[in-house]
Amino acid sequence: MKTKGEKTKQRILETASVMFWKSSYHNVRIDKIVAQANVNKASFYQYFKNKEQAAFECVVSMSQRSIDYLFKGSFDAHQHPIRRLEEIFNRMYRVHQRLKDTEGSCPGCPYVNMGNEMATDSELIRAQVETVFQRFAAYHQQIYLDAKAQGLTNANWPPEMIGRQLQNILNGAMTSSKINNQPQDILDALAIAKSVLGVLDTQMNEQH
Amino acid sequence: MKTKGEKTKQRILETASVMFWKSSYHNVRIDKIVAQANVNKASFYQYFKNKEQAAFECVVSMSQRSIDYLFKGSFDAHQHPIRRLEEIFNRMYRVHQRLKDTEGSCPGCPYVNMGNEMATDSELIRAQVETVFQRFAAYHQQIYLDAKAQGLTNANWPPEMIGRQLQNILNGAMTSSKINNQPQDILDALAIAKSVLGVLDTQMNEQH
Amino acid sequence: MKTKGEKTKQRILETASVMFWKSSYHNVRIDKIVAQANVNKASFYQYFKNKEQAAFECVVSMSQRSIDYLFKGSFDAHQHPIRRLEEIFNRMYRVHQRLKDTEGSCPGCPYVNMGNEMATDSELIRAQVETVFQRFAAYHQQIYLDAKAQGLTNANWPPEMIGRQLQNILNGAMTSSKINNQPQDILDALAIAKSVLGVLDTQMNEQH
Amino acid sequence: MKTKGEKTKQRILETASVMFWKSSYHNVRIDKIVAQANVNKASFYQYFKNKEQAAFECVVSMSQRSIDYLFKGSFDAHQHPIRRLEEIFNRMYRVHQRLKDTEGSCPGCPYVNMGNEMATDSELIRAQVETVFQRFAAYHQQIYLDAKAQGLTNANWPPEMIGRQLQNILNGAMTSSKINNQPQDILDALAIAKSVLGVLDTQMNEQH
DNA sequence: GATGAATGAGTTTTCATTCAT
DNA sequence: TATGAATGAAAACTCATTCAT
Repeated sequence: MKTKGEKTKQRILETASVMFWKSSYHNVRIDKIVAQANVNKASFYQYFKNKEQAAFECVVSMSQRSIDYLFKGSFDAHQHPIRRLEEIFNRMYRVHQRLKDTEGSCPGCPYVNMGNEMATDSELIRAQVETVFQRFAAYHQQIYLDAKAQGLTNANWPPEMIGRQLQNILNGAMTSSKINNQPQDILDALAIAKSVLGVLDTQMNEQH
Repeated sequence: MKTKGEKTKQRILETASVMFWKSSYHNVRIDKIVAQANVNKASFYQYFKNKEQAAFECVVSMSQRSIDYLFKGSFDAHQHPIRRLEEIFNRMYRVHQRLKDTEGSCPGCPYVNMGNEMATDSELIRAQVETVFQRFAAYHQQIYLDAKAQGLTNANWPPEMIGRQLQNILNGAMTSSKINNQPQDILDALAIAKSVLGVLDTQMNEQH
Repeated sequence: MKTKGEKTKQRILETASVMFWKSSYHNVRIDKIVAQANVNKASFYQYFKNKEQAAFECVVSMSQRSIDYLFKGSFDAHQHPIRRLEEIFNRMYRVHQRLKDTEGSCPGCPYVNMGNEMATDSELIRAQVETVFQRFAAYHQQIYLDAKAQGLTNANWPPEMIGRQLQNILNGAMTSSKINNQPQDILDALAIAKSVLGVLDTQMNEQH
Repeated sequence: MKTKGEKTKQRILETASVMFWKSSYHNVRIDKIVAQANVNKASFYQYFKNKEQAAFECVVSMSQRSIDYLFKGSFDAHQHPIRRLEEIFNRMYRVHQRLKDTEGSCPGCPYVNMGNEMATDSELIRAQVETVFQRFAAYHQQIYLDAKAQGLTNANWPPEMIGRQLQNILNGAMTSSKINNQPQDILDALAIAKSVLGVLDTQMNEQH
């Protein structure tokens, strides 16, 4: 059971995370965060040393949710490794399609956004985003290893590298969907990811 | 022959472009730009309506340089399409390796940086970055078409799509090198790009 | 026997007194006082109407300790009036020497500090500091009267005035030791004080 | 001839100096300084890095004025060393008497005030105040040396020390006049200073 | 009597932008 | 065309104080 303070902090974190995601670190002012979260500004500073620290904690807490929803969710939904990969991309696609419809813009990936904006100016945030993507990459690596084990591919990548590269493909797709304001880019990248895994789209369809 | 005013504007543009690239739009203050460019602050506003417009023009002018250096440069250097692709990735790698050595950080891709930070807040900049990547993608598309024409691959991608996707792979790699502060990520992505093109690394080596 | 509440109040008072002394009224935040005193912030306001009142009470309670330690202590230690004066200055000197060694800075006189910072802005505090120094001056006056009675001096000051002026000399020395971060200034002032009393240092030594 | 900017900076400095003097460093808000000086707040920060730096420069520029008015002025007004000492104390007295009449409070010595409030928290300011008093002390030392040369005293102090101590007596008096809100304390201290110099008030009167 | 949490009003500092010459 | 100077609005961050349990 959470204390009142923990709930307040949580509320700030969730509010700020979404705001940072949909805009950018610098463009989101603390005034706006606290207004949105219905918290007094001084309370913000009781829970966070400063804006940078708050952003850092946003990355930490958001990433756990992403893992639960995106990766664990996709792994739970499917046994088949390629289905899992599809599920990951599809979930991202659906989120972006919905946000484009409701808000007009594709926000891209929160970690890519934060990392790109802050990496050269905040080592604290850069390192944390790096950590997040390492955790994400582990799921992609597992997909590859499972695909191999099940004879679904004869590709021969170093497992650690292919995990990272699949994540990079997803990241590139998120950036693309943001810059082009076009969710479809995420699905296009899925085909690329499968190809890299050595699994042809036609093969995939046959296995359905 | 340039007028004095044009040279001043050019100097601002070049200075600002580099600063935006190495840090971020919001973190670069106009004070710092004009100090670095040795220009009076009021002069800045003679040439640019505002900061956003300056950033927009940075993207425009920088992108022409990128095309000249990165794509035309690579196409000039090699006939062989895969060599061209390699050259593109290698040039990006070398730039990042040098900057990491001299400045301590990998700055990533200036258009990805600007686009990611600004896309949802400035339609002006989003649209321009989109345009830039379309121009870049055309070069990747050409590489694919050439590879096909020369029988180097039996992949069968929609040409327009593979052009965009190769650019996305490069973008993902640039983001990765920035977030991990590791230029090597760019070279790793090259292997992925080749695989997507349907050209194995081993094949490549034989063809040397 | 003190109640729990009285002990809490006492703890706040002692903590705050030291903090005010070593820094300044304005630079010491209530947050820091209560953290240091291990008291809840709301408790602070149960015992003190506000910060000014707390500072006022610090002056009151501290001054009683100073009288006990500095003046009564010195009078108890010596019969000879000049020895008493020396003891007073020596005690101040030793305190400052120790604090310089342990904390790096000479904090000066807490009443001079508080009075100087607050006199023009808080009549409450100004008047209380005035009162404190009147009580201190009485001890210096007694030293003078005793010295006269014992034929140790042929100076002829209005007793009330010389008491105040000896205190002022001590105050000037404390300020000096703080500003120069040099405890020795206190001992130098002792020679001045003796001279004002009409007691030469050489005479002093003979009387040992 | 001063530039417009230099005049603005000067105006800020003079305004702030007086405000710091009459209240305290912390109690004077930048908002109030700029309002009083009729300057935009951002202009304040064009001329001063921060509040501490502004206070530092206040001490520097004010001290030059003090030397001109208080010490050079007194030396110019009189040949006789004791008359000079009297002039110094008298000038301080008159300033305080006037301020008490017009504003209700004696502000004390600006350097003692600033030094006492800031010495333990700002080495920048502490060191500068120390320097200021060293310059002041030189004038007192000169008075002593002149008095000796003219056979006005047979006191035998180390000249450097007596200079500092006379300044400390003046400082103690200024503090006293502030805390007691009583300008007379300054004149009382003059008698002490003369006694320390080995010049009796009665002697003085005879020499008139 | 104690405490976790909240808050209004500030406080320093910054920033993009414009003015005046 | 250039520039020294100014500025309104807002940004991050703080502080003394109070509420609610």
